[in-house]
Order: sequence, then structure tokens, then C-alpha cells
Amino acid sequence: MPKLGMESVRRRSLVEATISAIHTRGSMDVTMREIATRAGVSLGLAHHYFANKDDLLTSAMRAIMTDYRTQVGEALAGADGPHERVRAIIRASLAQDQFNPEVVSAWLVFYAHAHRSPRARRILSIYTRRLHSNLCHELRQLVGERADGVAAGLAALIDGLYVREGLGTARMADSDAYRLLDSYVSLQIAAGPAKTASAA
Amino acid sequence: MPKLGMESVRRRSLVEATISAIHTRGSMDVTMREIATRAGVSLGLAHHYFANKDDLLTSAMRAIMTDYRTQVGEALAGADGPHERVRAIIRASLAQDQFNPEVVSAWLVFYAHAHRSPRARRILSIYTRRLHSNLCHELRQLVGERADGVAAGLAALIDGLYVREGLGTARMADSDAYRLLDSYVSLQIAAGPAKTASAA
DNA sequence: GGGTATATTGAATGGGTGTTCAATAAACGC
DNA sequence: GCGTTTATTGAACACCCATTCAATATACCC
Repeated sequence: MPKLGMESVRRRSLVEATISAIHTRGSMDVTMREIATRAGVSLGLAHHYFANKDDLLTSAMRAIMTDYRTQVGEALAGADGPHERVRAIIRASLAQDQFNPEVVSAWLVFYAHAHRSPRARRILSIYTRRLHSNLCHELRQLVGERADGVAAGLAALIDGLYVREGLGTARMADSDAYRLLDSYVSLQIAAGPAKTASAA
Repeated sequence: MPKLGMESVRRRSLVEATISAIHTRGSMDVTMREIATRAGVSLGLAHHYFANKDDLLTSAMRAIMTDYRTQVGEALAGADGPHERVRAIIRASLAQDQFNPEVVSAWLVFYAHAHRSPRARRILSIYTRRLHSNLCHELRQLVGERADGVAAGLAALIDGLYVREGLGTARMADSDAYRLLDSYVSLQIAAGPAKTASAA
């Protein structure tokens, strides 16, 4: 009983199912069959809409990154001044939708997947660059020429907190994570734009 | 032509082959056959010495962590005073043997593997706790009650740098990584032991 | 030197995987 | 109403994986 225009619905629900499957399994071993079942469609249909598993995986990757970007954009919209804008990026990174074991697991999967899939690697590096340039733009007004190093540190700090969140053990409350990141930025600002004793 | 006492030799070489296989493939998909071939033995023999794949994987995990612990121990031996001791831990974490894409890939594999294998999870959490308590012990003398938060931040920062190193894209020089971590600690020390505007 | 333990292999087993394909059924265009 | 397109399925295919097992050959023990 084919209703027309199912393609977009199916694609969306398959992508969601992929993320959800990675979520609850908490690992990279996601099978096409599991995804299809979870999306409520047959295995064949999943392959009808997505040529490869890689195709589906990268689509899910794009979806998560789009979510993140949207969230950053919204947070940025209501933020005035460079320091507040950096804080907005931090807050968006730690928002409930992003900073939970499930989504973080998905990120780790993509990181790992990027090793094999050139497409995934390209997508991921776009994200990395965008985050870095976002941070740099604001930080330059706060710490001058040290912006590059501070941005690298902040990005690494966020990634590290993500890993620890994904690991499940030794998790910390969102508020603690926020304080940690915020204090990092504040300290760097307080240290001034001088290059001595700086990062990178 | 069985020479006796091969067990220890084979075990060692299989563990090395495992790490090396993970290295060059840069991912979690390591097959028993690939490991066996790389170690120069038959697939059957690999299963003769290691009951499970999990067994072999966790052994490799233990090996890498032992390496790391040894390196930290050695660095710690020649360090005087809490600040120097923290620096020693940082240096050990960034030493060539540890901080390269291959070894980092292995770490990521183990992180992922820990999701499924309770044994792996236990081993990993032991490592996490030990690093944290090591750092805390030194940091308490430097930043007082903020030690916990600073240690968490430093550990996350190290993990984040590892992830980025493992990712391959956007890598940074060891010296830059060191400067980044060192400045983090220095800034936290300079900020004093007060709890206001601190981390955690 | 016969028996036992060790070292080692190659082949089989059973299961799970991604992917392909032919077949069916309903909606649409004309 | 008929052909084309879309939606959907279930079965089939070929492959690779971890694991098991029977078989062989060498060293050690007494």
C-alpha cells in the first residue's frame, strides 16, 4: 500500500533509528538489520533508500552535526559580546540534547568510522574547522594572538569531556562541566593577550 | 618442531601483533586471523593461547596500560615538588611512545570495547581512577580544595588531545600540546586555592 | 624407548553480515 | 483502464568471522 512521498519519511526515520541504535547499544557495532527493524521497515527497504551502510552512517553523522550546528546558532543569536558568545558555544555543546552518553557514543562511532571512510573524515574535519574558526573569531578579541592556542585547548577540553561522558564511568554533572570550561576561558582571558606562558 | 616454553613468547608476540594490527588499521575491526598472521602463527594457535578474542583484546589493553604506568613511574621518579610532578605526568602522557596516532587509536578501541566487555570496563576504570588520584595528590598542594576539579579538567584535556591526535586531522606538535597542558596547570595554580570561579 | 605433554596446523562448523534481486501491490499519469 | 513509477518485502548470495577439533610432530620424563 504505497503512499507516495515515503522517501523523505523513511530516510529520516532510518537516520533516527541509526542514531538510536548506536545509542542503546553504546558501540560501533550497528547492523543494518537492527537499524531497519528499529525503523519498522524491512532490511531490503533500508538498502533501497541508502545504497551503502557507509551512506547511512554518514547521513546519520551529518544529521547529528546539523543538530549541533543549529543549537550553536540559536545560542549565538542571543549572545552579546565575545565572552558571552564563547559561553554560548560552550552552553550549546553541553546542552542536554548533545551532552549525554547516547549522543556522545554516536560521536565516538563517527570518529572511529572516519578512519576508514574518506567521506566521514571530510565531514568531520569540516566540523572541526568550523568549531575552531568560530571559537577563534570570538577569542581573538579576548586573548589576541593566543586565540589559536586557546581555541585548540577549549576544543580539546570539550572533546575530552565528551569522551568521559561517553565512557560512562567518572561522569560529571553538566553544571560541573560548564564551570570547568567557563573557568578555563576566564583564566585565559585574565592571563591577557601576551604570548608568554601561553598555549601554542 | 615444538621447542618447549613457547607459550610466553607466543603470548607476547600475539599481544604485540594485536596492538600493531589496531595501529595500522586505525580502527576497532581487528580480526583474529589478521592478528595471527601478523604474529606469524596460525589462526588455530592464537586460539590455543587465548581462549577468546576478548581475552586477547583485554591482554593487549593491559599491556598498553602497563607501559603507560611504567612511563609515568619513571618520569615521577626524577621529579621534585608537586608542580614538577604534575609536569612529569604530563610529559609521560605526551611521550613519543604514548602520544602518537597508533597508540591513541588503540586507546580509543579499548574505550569502545569497554562498552561491551565488563572486564575491559573494570580495567579502564582502574586506570582512570589511578590517574585522577595521582593528579589530585599533587594538585592538592597546589590548588587546595580545587584539586578535584582541576584534575578532572587536566585529565579531560589530555583525553581530548589524544582524541584529536588519533583523529589524524588537526594534529598538533607535541611541544604545542605540552605548552597547552602546562599553561592550564600554571593558570590554575596562579588562580590560587580559592573556590570562587573555580572548576567543580 | 614408550608414553605423555607441548606446539602447531589445516580444515570444518555455524552463525552473522552487507548486499542483490525478483516479485508484489498500490498509486499516479494519461 | 493501462503502463509506469514508487513502496515494500522475503528470500537468496557470497563472504568473513570466531571458535572447535582431529591430526601431526617434536621434545621431555623415566
